[in-house]
Amino acid sequence: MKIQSVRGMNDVLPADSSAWQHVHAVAAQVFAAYGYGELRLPVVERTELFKRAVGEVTDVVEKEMYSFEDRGGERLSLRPELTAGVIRAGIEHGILFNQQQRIWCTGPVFRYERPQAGRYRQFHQLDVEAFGIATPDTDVEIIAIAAQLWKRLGMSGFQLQINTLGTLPSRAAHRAALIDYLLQHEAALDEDARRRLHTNPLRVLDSKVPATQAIVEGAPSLLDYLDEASIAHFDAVKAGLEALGIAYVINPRLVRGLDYYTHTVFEWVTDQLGAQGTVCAGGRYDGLVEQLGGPKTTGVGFGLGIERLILLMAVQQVPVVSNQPQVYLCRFGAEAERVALQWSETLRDQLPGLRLVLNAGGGSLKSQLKRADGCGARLALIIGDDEAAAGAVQVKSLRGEGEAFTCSLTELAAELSRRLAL
RNA sequence: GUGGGCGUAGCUCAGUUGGUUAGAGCUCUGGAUUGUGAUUCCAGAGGUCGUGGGUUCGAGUCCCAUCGUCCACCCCA
Repeated sequence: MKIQSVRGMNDVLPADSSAWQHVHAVAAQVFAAYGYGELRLPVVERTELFKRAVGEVTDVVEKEMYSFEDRGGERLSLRPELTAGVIRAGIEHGILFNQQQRIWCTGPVFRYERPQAGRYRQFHQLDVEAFGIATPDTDVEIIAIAAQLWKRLGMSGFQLQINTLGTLPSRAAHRAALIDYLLQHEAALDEDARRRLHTNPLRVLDSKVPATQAIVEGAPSLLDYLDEASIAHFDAVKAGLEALGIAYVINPRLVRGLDYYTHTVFEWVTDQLGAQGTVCAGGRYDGLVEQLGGPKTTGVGFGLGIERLILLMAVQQVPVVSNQPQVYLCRFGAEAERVALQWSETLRDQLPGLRLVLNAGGGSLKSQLKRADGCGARLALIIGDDEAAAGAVQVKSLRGEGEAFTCSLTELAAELSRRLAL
């Protein structure tokens, strides 16, 4: 019986990992460019944390969490998202008290769902959060960070959708009115809508069932329940985006699936990934820190799905920084093999950026050159006993960049540095 | 959780109405006068046909189950 990976949990092979490394490198640079510091968190938290943060009646908590009891009887879960852990750590270490914090975080998250294009049971997120700043300029900053990331990765074709849920009181008032309205028409609703009516009534607005849709038409609109502060906040966010030249679309049906959002919510959506088109999504969650037992502290942030981002990069054929070998060192003959071994280390000492593969496992020169070609190297270095005796090496281009020539070992580092722009 | 498509060599796939030792291309290894790749030619290696049952004289082919995978619903990143 062959042991396979767990369903929906994928390996990233060496041939594909350069895209991951590229994304992480660019993201870390972008986040630092805005003054965000990286927070590293455990993958496992107490189940209670997610029940309180994400919402006990959400799909994520109700049926998608990997929960278990450890040997000491603790109720634990693999994290289904990153924000809850960020806040837990922030409260625990006292960095959310009466101050501003700009934080980012990355790593695997887990949801027990049916795998599909762009949806996996273990997937990876990049998370950016700003705490302690209630003003809408931070909503704009968070959105701008994502836009900057697209720019630096060379990606395009996103649509930015935004909406507002208003302050907690206005949101609560609308929610109550909405439930009230839907209850009056409960008999005409489909089964899904009736179930969600109590758990997540905003989701009913999203229904695609015609009969339900008809009822939704007449439902109380959140816009009518927004107080002045909510409207002013949203207007300021829109003005900020316009000042930065970031195009957006207002989607009144945009409702985040997690319970904690207030005011601004947004999604970066693409139509190039099939059904799972949301690559990055987030919003403001002014009540969440307090809800988790912390001080009254506001927050804004987004989560970004790395797998979806990388799928989209492939679709758009975005160039990725390569980590392929640049140089392959062919060697044959006892003396030459020893010289080559020593010089491969010397070259790596002298040129820390050099990616050099030393031939191993013997083989004819012909087969060594085949390996050199196959690994993607630009140059092959050849040392036989003739070259070893002369203290030289043959430098041969594998990509049609000039004729082969002989170079003395002492000048080799300078030659490679020049040709490879190291 | 629901529905549909697909599982044959490392990869991409053929495989006739069930019928002898299951094929191709790519990759890999070796060779085409001694030490020169990517082109060409030759040879070789590599598969319990996803797994387990069943029908049959006989199953890669038909039936059932199961696992995996892909797509959609749902949900979300």
